[in-house]
Amino acid sequence: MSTRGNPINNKPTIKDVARLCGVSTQTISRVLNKRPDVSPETRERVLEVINQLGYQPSALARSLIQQRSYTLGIIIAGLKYAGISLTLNGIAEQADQEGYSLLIKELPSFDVSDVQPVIRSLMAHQVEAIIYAAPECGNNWRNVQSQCPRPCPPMVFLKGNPYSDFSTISIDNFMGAYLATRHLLDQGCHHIAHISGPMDWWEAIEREKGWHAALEDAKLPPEDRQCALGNWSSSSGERAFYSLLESYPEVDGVFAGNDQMALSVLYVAAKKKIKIPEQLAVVGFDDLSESPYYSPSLTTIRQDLRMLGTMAVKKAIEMVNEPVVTGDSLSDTIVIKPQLIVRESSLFGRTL
Amino acid sequence: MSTRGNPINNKPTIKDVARLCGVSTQTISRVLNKRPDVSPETRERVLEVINQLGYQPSALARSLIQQRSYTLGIIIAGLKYAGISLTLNGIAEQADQEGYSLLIKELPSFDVSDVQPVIRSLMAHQVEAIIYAAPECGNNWRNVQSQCPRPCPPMVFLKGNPYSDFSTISIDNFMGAYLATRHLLDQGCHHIAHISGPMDWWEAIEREKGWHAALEDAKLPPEDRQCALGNWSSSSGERAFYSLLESYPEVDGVFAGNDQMALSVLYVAAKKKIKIPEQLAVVGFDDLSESPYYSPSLTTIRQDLRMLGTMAVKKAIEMVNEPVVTGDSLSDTIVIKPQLIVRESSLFGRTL
DNA sequence: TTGAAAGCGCTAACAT
DNA sequence: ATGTTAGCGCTTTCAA
Repeated sequence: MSTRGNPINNKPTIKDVARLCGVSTQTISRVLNKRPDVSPETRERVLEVINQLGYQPSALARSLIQQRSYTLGIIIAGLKYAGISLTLNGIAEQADQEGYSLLIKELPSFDVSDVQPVIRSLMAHQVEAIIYAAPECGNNWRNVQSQCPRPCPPMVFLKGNPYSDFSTISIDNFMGAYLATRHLLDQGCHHIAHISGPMDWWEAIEREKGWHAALEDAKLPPEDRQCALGNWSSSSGERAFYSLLESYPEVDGVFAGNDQMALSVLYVAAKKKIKIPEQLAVVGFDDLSESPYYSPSLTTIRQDLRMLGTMAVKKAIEMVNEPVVTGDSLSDTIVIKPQLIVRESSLFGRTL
Repeated sequence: MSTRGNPINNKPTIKDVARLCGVSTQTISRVLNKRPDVSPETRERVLEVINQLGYQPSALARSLIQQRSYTLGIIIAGLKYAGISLTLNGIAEQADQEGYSLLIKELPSFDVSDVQPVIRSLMAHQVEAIIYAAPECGNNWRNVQSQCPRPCPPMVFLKGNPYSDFSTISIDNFMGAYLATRHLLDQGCHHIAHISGPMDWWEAIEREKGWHAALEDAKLPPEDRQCALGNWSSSSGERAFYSLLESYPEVDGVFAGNDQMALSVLYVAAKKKIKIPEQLAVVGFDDLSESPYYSPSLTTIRQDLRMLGTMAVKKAIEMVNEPVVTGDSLSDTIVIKPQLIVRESSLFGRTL
C-alpha cells in the first residue's frame, strides 16, 4: 500500500502541494523561487497550502538538480583544546548570515596523513568549498593538497604559512612573538626564555622565530638552553618551566607559546616563591577569556580567532562565486595582526 | 555543448563509470553497495575504472532515493564559552565512527524564541535525527518542542531537566553541587556562600538547589545574602564575590557555579590577601583543563562533557533505527554522575 | 500565466 | 550475473 499523498504519515512533497492546489508542480516551484510569472491569486493559494501542510522543500533534491548545495565543508582538529571553538563560532555565524549550511568533520589528530576519506565524504555531499581549519603542522597541509581528488572544490586554509599558491588566512605569529619579547625587554628583562609549542607546528616555529629575532635585534642572541619545549598543554608547560629553571637559572622573563603554558609558569612560580613580575615577568599568547583573572593577571598576545572564522567563510564563498581563476590572485593570502595586551604578570613595580 | 562524459571538466557520475566499463549503471551500483551478485571479473574491472576516474558516488542522490541521509543535525549555542566544544568533540568522534555526517547550526543565543528556521533547515537536509545541545534555559526546550513541524525527526536534548516525555541526557548538577558543598562542610567550613549562574538556566538552578540542600542537611540553612548571581563569566564572578564579601563577610567557603567564576574568587582573594584555603576554601564546577594550574589549584566538580556527546550520538542513532515507538521508554532519560576533584583550594592545612 | 517532458545521480523492483 | 524501467523531489526548457 502506498502512503503517497498522505500528508499525515509522510513529509509532504511538492507534488502534494500541487495536487491540493490543483496546479502543476512547476507552478509551486515558481512560487517557491519567487518567480514573477505567477498570478497573484495562484501564488496566494499556493502559499496558503504550503503553510497549512508545513511543506518544506527538500534541500537535497534542489542541490541535486541545481548542482549547488549551499553547503560548506569544515575540517577541524583538536576541539578539546581552546581556540578552535572561537573560530567555529565565527564560521557558523557568517555561514548562517550568508545562507550556507555547515558540514563539519573533526580529524582524530592534527597531523593526519590520510585525509582522503574526509575530503571525499565532504565532496560526496557536494560542498561548494572546504575550509581546512586545522593549523599547519608536519605535512598536513601538503598532504591535503596532494590527496585532494580533482576536480576539487575551492579550499581555504587557516593558521599556517601564507603560501602564495593557495588561499590562506593566518595570524602573524612572528609579529606577536616579537611584540611579546620586545615588551619583556622594554620592561628591563635581560634573560628572556621561551617555552615553545611542538616544533613541527608552523605556529610554534613562528613564535620561536619572533622571540629569537627580538632578542637578536636587542643584541642578546639566545642560546639553546633558553628555550624549552612544550606541547601547548599546561602540564607540558609546567615540565618545560622546571627544566628552564635548571638550564637557565638567571631567567628573568618568560615568553610562553600560549596562555595555558604561561599559566603553569605562574603556578610553579607561586610554589617556588618566585615573585611575578618582580623577579620574573611572564607573557603568554592567545588571550584566553580567563587570562585577565590568573594570579597575577596575564600579559599576552591577543589573536582574533573569531574573525579568522568570519573571514574564512567570506573568502570561501567569494571563491565559489568567482569566475574560473587562472593563477590565484595574491589577495588570496590574508594575514591578521595580533595585539599585545599588557597586564600584571609583566609590569615591574608599576601599576596598570 | 554538453560536457557530459568528459571526466576532465566534470565530476564523473555512475554513468561515466558504466560507459567506460561497458556495463549498465545497475552493475556499478551493485559493486558500490558490495552486493554479492556480480561476477568477480566485472567487479574488478569496475573497481579499477572507479579508481582511475576518482569516482565518488553522490551522497545527495543516494540520500534522495534511499530516503536516508546518514546525517545528524546538531544545534549548539555559546561556542565562545568553554564546554560545548568538548561535547562537540564527543559527538564528532562518535558520528564519524558510525558513518554519520554532521550538519551543525549555532544559535545566536542560548534562549532563542524562534528556532523554526533552524529546525526547518536541518529537516530540509533530511537529517535523520537532531541533537539539541544547547542547555535548557528559559523556555528554549519547550519552544523547540512546540515549534518543531511534524513529522519531526527524533530529537535528543542535552543538559537540562530529565523530562520523561522525550529523550534527554544530562549531568546530575544537583548531586555535583551537593558533593561540592558537603566537601566544604567536611573541611570545616561553616559559612558557605554560593556564586550561581543565571537563574533561568536549569543547570544554575540545580546547582543552587544542591548547595541549598547540603546546607540544610547540615542544619545550616542558607540565607539569601549567602548567594550571589553571576552569568558564568569570570568578570561576573568577580563582581559576585565582591558583593558576597559585603553581604556575608563571615564567609569561609565558596561554591562557585563554574570554574571561571571560581577563578575570579581566587583572583580577588589574592588581591585582598585572603588566604586560600586557610581563610577561604573554594570549589568550582566543570574541571577545565587549566584548573589544576590555577593558584592555588582548584577543587572542582568534573563532568564528562565529551561522553555526553558520545552518548547523544549513540542515542540518536538508536532512535533512528528503533521501530516506531508508541510511548517513549523510560530509558530515554540518561543522567550522568559528576565527580568531586579535590585540589589545594579547599584543603585546610593538609597536603594532597 | 501555466503545463508537459526531461533529467540531476542514484537505487529498488522486476525482468532476463 | 546483468539489464531495463521507474522514480526519489525538485528545476529547467520548451510549448501552449
